Amino acid sequence: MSNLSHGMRIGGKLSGARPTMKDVASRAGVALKTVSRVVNGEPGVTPATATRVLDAIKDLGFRRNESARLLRTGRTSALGFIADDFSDCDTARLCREIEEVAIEHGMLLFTGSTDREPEREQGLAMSLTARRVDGLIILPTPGEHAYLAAEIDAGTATVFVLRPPTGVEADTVLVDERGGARRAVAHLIAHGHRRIGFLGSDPRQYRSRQLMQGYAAAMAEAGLVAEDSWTTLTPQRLADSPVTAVFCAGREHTTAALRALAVPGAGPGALSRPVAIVGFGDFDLADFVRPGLTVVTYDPAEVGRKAAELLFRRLDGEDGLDGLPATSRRVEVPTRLIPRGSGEIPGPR
Amino acid sequence: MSNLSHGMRIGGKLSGARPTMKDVASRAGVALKTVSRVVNGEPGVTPATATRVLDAIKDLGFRRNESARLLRTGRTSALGFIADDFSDCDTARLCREIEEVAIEHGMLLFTGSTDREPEREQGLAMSLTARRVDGLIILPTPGEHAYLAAEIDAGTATVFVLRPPTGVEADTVLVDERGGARRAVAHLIAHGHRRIGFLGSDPRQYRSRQLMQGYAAAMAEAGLVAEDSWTTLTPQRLADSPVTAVFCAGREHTTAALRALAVPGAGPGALSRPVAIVGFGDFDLADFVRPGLTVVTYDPAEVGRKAAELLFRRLDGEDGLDGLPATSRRVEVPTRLIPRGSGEIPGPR
DNA sequence: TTGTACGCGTTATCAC
DNA sequence: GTGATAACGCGTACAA
Repeated sequence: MSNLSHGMRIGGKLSGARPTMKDVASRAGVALKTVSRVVNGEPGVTPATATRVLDAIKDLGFRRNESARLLRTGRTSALGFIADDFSDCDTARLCREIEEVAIEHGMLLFTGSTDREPEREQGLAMSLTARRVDGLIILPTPGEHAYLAAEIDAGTATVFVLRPPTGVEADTVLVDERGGARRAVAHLIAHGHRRIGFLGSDPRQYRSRQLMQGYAAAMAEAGLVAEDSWTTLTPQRLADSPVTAVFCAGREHTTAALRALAVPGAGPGALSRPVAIVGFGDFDLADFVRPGLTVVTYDPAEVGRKAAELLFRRLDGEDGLDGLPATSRRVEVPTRLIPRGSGEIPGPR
Repeated sequence: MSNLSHGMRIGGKLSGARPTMKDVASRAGVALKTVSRVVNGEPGVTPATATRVLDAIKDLGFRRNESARLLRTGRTSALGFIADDFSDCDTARLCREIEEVAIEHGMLLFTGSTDREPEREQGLAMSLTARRVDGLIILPTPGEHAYLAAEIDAGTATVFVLRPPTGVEADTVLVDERGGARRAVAHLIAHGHRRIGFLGSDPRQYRSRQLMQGYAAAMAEAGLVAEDSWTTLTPQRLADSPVTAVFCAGREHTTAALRALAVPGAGPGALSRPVAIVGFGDFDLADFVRPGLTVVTYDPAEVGRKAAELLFRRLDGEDGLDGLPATSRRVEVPTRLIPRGSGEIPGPR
């Protein structure tokens, strides 16, 4: 029974029900397959019948049900992107770029936020693979990712970004945070700083660990020994610490440092102590911020594009034979140091 | 023929092929429907057989194909969100909130960027409705939206955000940009400004028009007459214009104004002319920017939540009887003025 | 050139 | 309790 028996007719058109190929076929007085041919632009249809079909399609307002088609063909032409939080501007930029590549390949993009909760990540990943997305790009939570092995094995192309996964082998796009921190701290040292702090140390977070390693490397290369109190800094202790410069492991730490050092009521630019601030992650108006803010950044779009390209390389059958995937690739995206005068010991000018 | 005949066995497990309910059924020695019952937690299955089925599911690594299920049930449990550009931080925040509500309702979210191109919007919207998404949230491009009427009529719950659509009636969530601009300009007037400019006037853009109306209202209320040159300001002309304050219609204009007025090489804080700057849209470190930056903002999350709630209200059958939808609602979200000392005529302190 | 029969993986309707 | 069988909307052999 056609669904055209449902829905109500309003002015000859239908409301509340979608016509199917069957409906189009019966209206045009042809077989299902003929409609299919016309819709898919396949050859072997008389212009006359094609016109009849086209008219029926127009009359009925028929639009092919892509879900049904994709069930049949076995592909969904959809990708999933799972990340901590899409309201983070880097993540948003990354997402945008993935989407761009996806569109180029005729694919749509699902998105989901984990809030860094492994359970949420797993829930999202499972929901997406249950829909048989063709590919998955994941900014992994700190948790375990062995649960994805079966899906990858079953054919879901999977790429991790920004953090390496745990318990599973897969293509990964990382950022050279270590190198960035190393150069940033070396920059501070070159400008005369010796007592350099690290704000935002958190061994549980991958990026923080990488940055800390870069910090440690730069200090060691200069023959400097970091005291414990410098590397376990908090915004509260910053004002009373002996450091003359501080490396901040993220935007939230950079702003916290600025606020901690700001003199209440004195207006922007006035610091209670002359501490040079270098942070990971740039800000929109950073060049108008006082004191000067040197930053280390990377290009999220580059990460997104690289990840999407790795994904499509898998999808386009570059993997090995018979489900034995090619060995997983690991790409690293560079960081950039943007000096903004915080190299020197700052002070009111 | 079951697909288990394909794929290669590795250690008793399968690779490259996904087991179906049929496979589970034959392995557990039960009928298809019984598996379905177990998977869906339906009653009427002996604990013994249930266990057999569950074991088979585990052995095979079976995971229900959601696409197939949704084809059968007629719903996709998916929403679509179409916007200008997801790398915009407001859009990203909005998206996050929509996603949050979607997850609460057990739905997944498709996202797509239009870059303000009507063709891209239409392409995305059509792709999404072709997949029969249950709902669509759209930040409309300047183009025509009559093409969506058929989809809305066919049952796709649709909500527009931030800009009203053209050529179609639907639920819409807007921002009180007009009121925001009005209060901001009144604020400047209250602080003694008389020659107030408007930067970023663009009659083609909805927001710009709204802001301009608010600007005009505030000026009129104070008995001030804006000269043409004040309202057709460009960053280049700003430094040589007679205005003592300028209202910027967006972040890009605010930054442009700052850069236009900055004295090269003089460091942040120094302006070539003492112009008070008020802008639409806040910045992360705005309170550390010199000169002070007063802004008008709104909460993107509020827009997202309201939009999603309107959507689900439709979906949960709050519409009228038999496809006659309830009259479309129009919600307005407030704006907020954050004064940061740019009310007074600024100058080097 | 056009049509028939079947399958994709699931749910729904009925029997048994 | 359990199981054939028919849908859902579409693609694809293969026949006519």
